[in-house]
Amino acid sequence: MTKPGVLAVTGPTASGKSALALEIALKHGGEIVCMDALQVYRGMDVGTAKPTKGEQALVPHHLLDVRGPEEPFSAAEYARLAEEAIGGILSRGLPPVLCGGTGLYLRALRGGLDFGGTPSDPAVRAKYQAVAEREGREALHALLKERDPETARELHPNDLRRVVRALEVLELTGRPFQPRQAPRADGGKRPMAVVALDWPRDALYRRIDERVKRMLDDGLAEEVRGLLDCGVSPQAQAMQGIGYKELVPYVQGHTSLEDAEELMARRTRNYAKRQLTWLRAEPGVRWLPGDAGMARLESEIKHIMEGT
RNA sequence: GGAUGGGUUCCCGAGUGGCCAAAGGGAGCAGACUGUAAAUCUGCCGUCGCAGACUUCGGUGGUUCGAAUCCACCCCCAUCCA
Repeated sequence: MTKPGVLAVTGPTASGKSALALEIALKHGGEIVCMDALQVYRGMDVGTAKPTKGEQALVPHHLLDVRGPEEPFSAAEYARLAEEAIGGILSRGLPPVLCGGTGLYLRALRGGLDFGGTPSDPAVRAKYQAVAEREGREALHALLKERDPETARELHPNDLRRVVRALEVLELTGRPFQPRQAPRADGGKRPMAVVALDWPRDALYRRIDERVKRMLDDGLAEEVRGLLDCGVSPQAQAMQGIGYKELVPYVQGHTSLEDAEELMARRTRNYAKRQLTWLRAEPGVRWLPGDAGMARLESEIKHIMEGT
């Protein structure tokens, strides 16, 4: 018997990833590694559809609640922590089940994105950000064009975030950003089977609307209020998550609950679409109807989970 | 019954004689994406299509070389008066 392999369960929001991953992990004695940019935050539970305490008691979940809601987090940190968690699980002879819809994190794990070669410094970032505010995005893009025409050509002047990042990396390393060609130093790609859940678009959108309603019923507004009361800034990175940023104005009394709900549902649908776009471009993804359940995968999952 | 303000492309909403298939926003669809990724950004978006043609701006009829824009009547909506 060889060692167990790694399985990743992904798909757009509200596609049923968590339930499937839980079922699989339960059945095969695996542990779940969450692949989600917001579930890493403590105190953000209902809005992130975080697995409940009960579910966490059933199967160990990693990468949940590893940051305070005020703290920044990044794909690079995620990759480090997740890699560590996966290694730990494997070393215990158990199958890790990755679960989440954050495409960049998935790619970081399997593709081995080399974040190490592209360091980061908030101060430098802020500096360029300020330039854009003072002189406009065009001006900042022009600056990049001067220093790194190659990268500038690939970035739209409006894509402020990436233009800033390119300038940042350039200043920190003295080398052009060249995001697309930076294979991981240790060369390690983590082989894994990737399963993505899919639904007809209208069904998915219906599920999203229902999910939003459920979150509100489950006290999302109270959760947001609690975070604000604890002094979490609406500006915090964690508060940019869907559901949170839409509810802040409601909690502060600037908008109605109905409007907030509608906006939140809409943004969630938009997000699901982006996730789908990302996943389509991801190589080697096995698409599965969202309501197929585990039966469809039984044999291959067994193969992956238990080795042969 | 009277007064006033309105009816514009899926929605909101600009347009008040030619430069209008009709600003802008939203939705929708497609795409990008290497340390904020639930973020950030791009494209398409009446129909057919290469140029170009065709059908749209509540309805009908008129004025005009030419109307979403002006006139008449009608229908509907909102508010106010009765």
